Amino acid sequence: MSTKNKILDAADVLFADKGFNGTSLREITSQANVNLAAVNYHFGSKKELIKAVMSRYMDELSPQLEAALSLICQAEQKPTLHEVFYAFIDPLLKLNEFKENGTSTFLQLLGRGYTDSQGFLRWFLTTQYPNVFTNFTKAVKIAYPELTTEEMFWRLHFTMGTIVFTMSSSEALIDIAQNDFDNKLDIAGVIERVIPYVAAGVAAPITNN
Amino acid sequence: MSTKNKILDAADVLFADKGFNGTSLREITSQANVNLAAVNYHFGSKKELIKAVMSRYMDELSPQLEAALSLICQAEQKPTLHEVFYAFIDPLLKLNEFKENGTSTFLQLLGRGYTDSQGFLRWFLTTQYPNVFTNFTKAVKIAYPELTTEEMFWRLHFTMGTIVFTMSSSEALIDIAQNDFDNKLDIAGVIERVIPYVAAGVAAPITNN
DNA sequence: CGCTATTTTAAACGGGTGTTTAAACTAGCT
DNA sequence: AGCTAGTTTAAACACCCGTTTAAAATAGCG
Repeated sequence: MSTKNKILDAADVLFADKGFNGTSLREITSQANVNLAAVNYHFGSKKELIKAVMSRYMDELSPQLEAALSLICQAEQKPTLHEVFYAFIDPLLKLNEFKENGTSTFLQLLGRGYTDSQGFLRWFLTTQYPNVFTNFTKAVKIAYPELTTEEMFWRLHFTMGTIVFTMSSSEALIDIAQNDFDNKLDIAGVIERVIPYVAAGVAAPITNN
Repeated sequence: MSTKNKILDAADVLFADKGFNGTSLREITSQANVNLAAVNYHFGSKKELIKAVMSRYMDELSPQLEAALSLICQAEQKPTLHEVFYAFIDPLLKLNEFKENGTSTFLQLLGRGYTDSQGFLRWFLTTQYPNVFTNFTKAVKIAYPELTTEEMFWRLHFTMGTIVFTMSSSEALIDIAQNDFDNKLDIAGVIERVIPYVAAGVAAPITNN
């Protein structure tokens, strides 16, 4: 395997686990069994490495998400919110074929990126992969037209928060759940449980206080 | 004002803004206009300072939350989920009287604590302030008895995630919202919007796939 | 093979980190 | 005033960080 890929593989596990700030290049390179300087040689800087780690997932995910969402939008039947959210599941779970534990690692990384590093990753994603966001809001708009744009803005960010936050601590939660309820559970099971929750949240009746 | 309080005041603003790992003791002490060594003299270590910052809020909040929740549980009328969640609002907003911007700062800190530092803050909160959690689940159990304990476990953690994550990035979101919808908004406004969302999520119908 | 271009390596750089030290200062009290 | 206990201070400590350097190793190719 190439040095570049060894670095990427080590980096995304460590980044997902301990955050971007919390992971040093020395941890990454020693985990990957490569020289410390290799990161700066192949990627230029730590920031560029972070982008590369995210891009590897996004380049795989983004076309599939766009396809799934545009399929929903073009169907003759108006989609339900459930359908819109379920459109995410297959592309997300396919990340597991692309890379071991790809789904949960990616979602954890997303969570890290939201809070670490003063939101530079959010800027990176929204500017480099804008179609995912616009297609998603378009689909929701069709499924629930009564929602004002502003109300939707907030509910989508709540949803983003729920997903991303849940996944970034999913390992700990799955551990607790398996202890307390001895119920075999994996990342797909967590997704199955979170979808009804966020769908109901987005579909919540509009209150005018 | 005492050195100890000057440190605490500077620390919680900086911690909320840039995370625990992202804030150095030198930033804190120069912001507070005290000597660097004062932190270790008064608190022992950075970790203990983090605990002290959180405790200042929790000691104020926890009794009020317990009172509000036990009031709900002992009412003759079965409470709705909405009521259970609204029980949080008053105590949370009272943090603003206790300290300027106390509400949003505290919620941001909570968000930081969930993701920073490998979950040591979650351990700290659940072991030092367990009543908040048990009273809350008790109240939800009364309001929505059909929910199995396991289902509730997940939905409460989803809720925790939504709230905490939203608040930890609330400043950025409020900025965006004010630009796009020129709608004056503050932290209380965000809370008003998130409550229907999480209440609907917890109240979501049970699916048996 | 011999040359070139790419990659890997060990070492150092400058700077930031949390923590500790020991001396200086400042109450408070007899 | 003189002593003591509590507090503040500047300096140093040992360590970790991301990045850079220049030499060594490797690969590809005529």
